[in-house]
Amino acid sequence: MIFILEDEHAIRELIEYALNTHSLESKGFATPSAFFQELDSLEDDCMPELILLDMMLPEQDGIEVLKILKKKQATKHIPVILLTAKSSELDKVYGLNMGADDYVTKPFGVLELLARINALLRRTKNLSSDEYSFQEITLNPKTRIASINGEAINLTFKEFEMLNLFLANPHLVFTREQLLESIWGSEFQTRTVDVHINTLRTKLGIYGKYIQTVRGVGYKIAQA
Amino acid sequence: MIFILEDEHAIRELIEYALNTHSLESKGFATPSAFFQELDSLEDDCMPELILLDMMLPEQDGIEVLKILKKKQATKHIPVILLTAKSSELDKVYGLNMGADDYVTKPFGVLELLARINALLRRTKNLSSDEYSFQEITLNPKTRIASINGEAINLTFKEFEMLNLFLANPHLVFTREQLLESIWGSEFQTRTVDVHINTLRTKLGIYGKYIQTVRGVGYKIAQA
DNA sequence: TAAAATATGACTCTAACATGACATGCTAGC
DNA sequence: GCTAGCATGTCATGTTAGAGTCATATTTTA
Repeated sequence: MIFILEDEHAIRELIEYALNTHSLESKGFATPSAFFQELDSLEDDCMPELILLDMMLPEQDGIEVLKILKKKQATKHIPVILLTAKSSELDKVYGLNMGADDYVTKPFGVLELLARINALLRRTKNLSSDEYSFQEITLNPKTRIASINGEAINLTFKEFEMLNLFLANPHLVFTREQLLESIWGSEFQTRTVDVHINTLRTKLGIYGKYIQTVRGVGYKIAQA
Repeated sequence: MIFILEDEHAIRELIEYALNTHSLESKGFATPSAFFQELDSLEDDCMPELILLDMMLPEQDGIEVLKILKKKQATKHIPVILLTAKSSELDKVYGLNMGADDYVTKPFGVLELLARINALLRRTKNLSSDEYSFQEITLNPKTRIASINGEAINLTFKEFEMLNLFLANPHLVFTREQLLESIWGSEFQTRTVDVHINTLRTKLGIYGKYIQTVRGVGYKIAQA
């Protein structure tokens, strides 16, 4: 499913038509509010695979929409292609810095757009089938299998998510608050994190040593 | 600049081509000796940003090359991606143990390789983005690692915060009151600062001399 | 309904810290 | 260049706050 946020009716219809005739499901939105309403109502595993985002929107700037998308855990990994007016070269650069994956300048050919979409889908599909690894620990978010030296280990949801976060950001220190926010979502007691860190360490056996306590700050994964 | 150590001519060329067309500068080497010769001739600040290392090499095993890279001060921090044959699971595990950051199994898609390279570059760039340094001292707030000449030193929370403040504002003098306010938060005895300054000096060894007392005022970091 | 996963508070342990006392060093004024 | 007086360095000691751990309560899943 591809989401299209584009206020101009004609262009939106054109894109939808083009995608549908190339067996890509799509859904168009004219306003950021409608767009976010739909996004928020979706389950995590029904999120769109790709978003086409117009930079010139009524209510809200496209950049703003992009910022919000990249901030939310549920949407931050969805690839985004920007649709920019030809003139605003600056928008492009800025948008790509904000975490967009590609851009197409208006007016664009339908074929070019399709090519870009397919290329990006292929790229992200490849990337997301990736495993993370740190030392003898590997983890595959797609299959949700974590293993040590190729030997699979059983992790619960929270343990897996924590390890995932650590492996995706090796050496980076996370505070308890950050961990709570990105894995638990809402506010819990910070002590909860400690307990899960320790069950994770235990399950990692001697490699639990890689999960390091940074006293006064939080935890990170790093060489022992 | 990305260095590629790969003996098979065809693969080396392929990678070089792929990188160059994606605006990544690269340089290929067929043998460890040529590779190291080039590395040794480079200034410290011209080191490659990333190394692609084949595990099956003529002269020397890829593992050996990796060991040497990780032993040398000048090269130990350069991220390494291993190129391994599909079969040799052992190499992979062993290589990751030796400090490689990622691996790609042959035969690999160019897009996958590019994605891995970009992901790793992004990660390392992100980590080092707000790293501070003063002379031979460096400090990274994101990993909370402080090091002297690349050698990590163990700092406690308060010590780290003080060094952070100094490095972020070299030559600037801080009064004890300012240090207390910005690191301790609430009111404490100013004598407390002195003690922490001295534990910090001690941990910095001979480089403790950079933390200078400004009599009647406070402390600063500056050339001895 | 049983079992697994999760959340939480109570308790322990200890590294990190704060502090006072004392030693040492610096400098202004003679 | 001497010395009083103050600023800084250092040490020993008691304290504290942060992290680990366990038992138990609660929620979710099979």
